[in-house]
Amino acid sequence: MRYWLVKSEPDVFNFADQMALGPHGAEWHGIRNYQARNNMRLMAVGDLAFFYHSNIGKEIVGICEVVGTSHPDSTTDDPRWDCADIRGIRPMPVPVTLQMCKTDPRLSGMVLVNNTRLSVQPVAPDEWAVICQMGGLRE
DNA sequence: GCCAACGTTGGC
DNA sequence: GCCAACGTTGGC
Repeated sequence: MRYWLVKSEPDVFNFADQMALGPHGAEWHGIRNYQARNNMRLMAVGDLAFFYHSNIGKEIVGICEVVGTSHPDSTTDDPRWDCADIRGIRPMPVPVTLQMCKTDPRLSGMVLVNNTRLSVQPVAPDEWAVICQMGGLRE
């Protein structure tokens, strides 16, 4: 069981859009970066992921669950690109901002803080717990 | 809108 | 295989 963080620009696809897809979710398509793709290939059903709004908001706004493992990206014929399937689970009671993550010394090693450009990234279990707490969730 | 930090492409 | 040029992401 792993933890992840996925980024989306909320004016293109936000967490409400993700929740609106329902319990079966949808593929997390459009990823054209090897590192991000490799992370998606590691996703297992039942893994959890934070949903992060990049550019606008710059905050973790919800929690998702992996419901399907890696398969070819339906939005391209290029065989290099795969994606996993994801559904929305619940919004964060309190969005956790990038600023909060940068400020908290317990999160100083987070990929979100140190590698701004990676759009699908792993989250360490202790980081997951800290952010859930900050976001008003008991986890 | 700018630009830093990366990633990718393609010539050699 | 190196590296310059270019493209993209995403914070500010």
